[in-house]
Amino acid sequence: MGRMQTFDSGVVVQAARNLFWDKGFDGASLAELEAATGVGRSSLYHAFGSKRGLFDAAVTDYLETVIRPRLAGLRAGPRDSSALLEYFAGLARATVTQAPDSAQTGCLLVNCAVGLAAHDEPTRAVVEGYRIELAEALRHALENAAAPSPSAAESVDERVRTLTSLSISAMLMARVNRDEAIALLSTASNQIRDWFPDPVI
Amino acid sequence: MGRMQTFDSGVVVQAARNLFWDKGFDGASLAELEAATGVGRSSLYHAFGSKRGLFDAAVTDYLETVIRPRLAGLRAGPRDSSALLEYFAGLARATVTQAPDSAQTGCLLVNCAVGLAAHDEPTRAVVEGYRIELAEALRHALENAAAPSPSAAESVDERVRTLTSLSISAMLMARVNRDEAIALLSTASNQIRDWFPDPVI
DNA sequence: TTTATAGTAAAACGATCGTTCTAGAACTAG
DNA sequence: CTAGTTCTAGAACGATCGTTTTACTATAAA
Repeated sequence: MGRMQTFDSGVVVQAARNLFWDKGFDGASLAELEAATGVGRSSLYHAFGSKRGLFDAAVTDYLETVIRPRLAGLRAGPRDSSALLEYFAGLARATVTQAPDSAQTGCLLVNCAVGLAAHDEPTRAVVEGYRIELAEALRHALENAAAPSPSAAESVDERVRTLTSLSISAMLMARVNRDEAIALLSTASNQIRDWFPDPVI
Repeated sequence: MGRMQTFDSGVVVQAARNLFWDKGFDGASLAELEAATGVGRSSLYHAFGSKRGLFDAAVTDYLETVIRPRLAGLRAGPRDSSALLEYFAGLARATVTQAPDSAQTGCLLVNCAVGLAAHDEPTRAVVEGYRIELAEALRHALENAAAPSPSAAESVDERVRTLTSLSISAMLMARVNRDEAIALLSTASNQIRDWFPDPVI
């Protein structure tokens, strides 16, 4: 073989992800990525091929490290509305905890990937996949929380869309008006409590 | 005086706005702006000072030309839910009408201004102003449509946030999954019909 | 130890960015 | 007609971008 890598790919990807999260794909320059990761561009290119390759690795890490742990609670919770309430409470906690000038506010995909989605099909597919994953997890949790026959007035589809919408727009608002983002998340919680007035405590 | 301008500032701003709408601020280059407007960069700089100056003019035009005409219907409608229904129907019509590869999809502010909002306070203020304007128009229309005593189960605030959220996330989804964007808008309409089952036809 | 291979450092690359400079053309007020 | 001002065309500018090249270092297998 040859010389061994002197850096841990995992921590480098994580540092790059945090910079992309903050500045977006175009906004994060190679010089900044070198500074943020502590790794020279030669090594970055050797390991990831291109800036885009590093970005893709960062997005993959974001999905696995940030998104899916949150959705896991929706997929495997008790048979009541607590998983839904906990999901939105968790998002609100994360939003509150972030310093107002924190680098990682909102959602990486909402912040920057959406901007690329219009002219870059692979990125569009990633964002769409994220939406599907979120919607399916919410649907599962909703069906788990509902009485066997859902109220006829509103279908599960509609409820999924309402919660997906509140979740995504809260992430979008996190960088514009944090208090309003938190209010959106609490609106979701109130809506859930209104649909399922009998949560198991 | 001196030589007269050979172009109409209004149509130039409109052409620039359409390019920013499509490509975002960073994504639209001076060369592309020259091509889209048919005006040389000397003239653009003379008239608008900088790329950012042209962008600001484009955003102002967008608010006045695209956004406010839509909100006007919410502010002055009959005393029922028809203004709300028409607002979301109008958004859905616009979303359906746009060719899938149209340059002007979704909302200019959601598409690109949000990306700048994190690190540029004036842009953040513009986006926040838009949110406030939208929320207040929806609130006015909701109070116009409601029976004098709103149902205690859900406050007007919550309904405003739900509709704002559906409206914004539909604009965001327009570039990712057009069908889903339309579904979000129809969910808003269904919600309105559920709140106010007795619309005047 | 030798040899082949892989990783790192730093400079250099061409391209493109937004901006400015220079020169001249078009207009109005006097 | 002249003087003064404004607008425009186009080249040029320095900076920065992502990427590649060159030279060197460090390791693993032979």
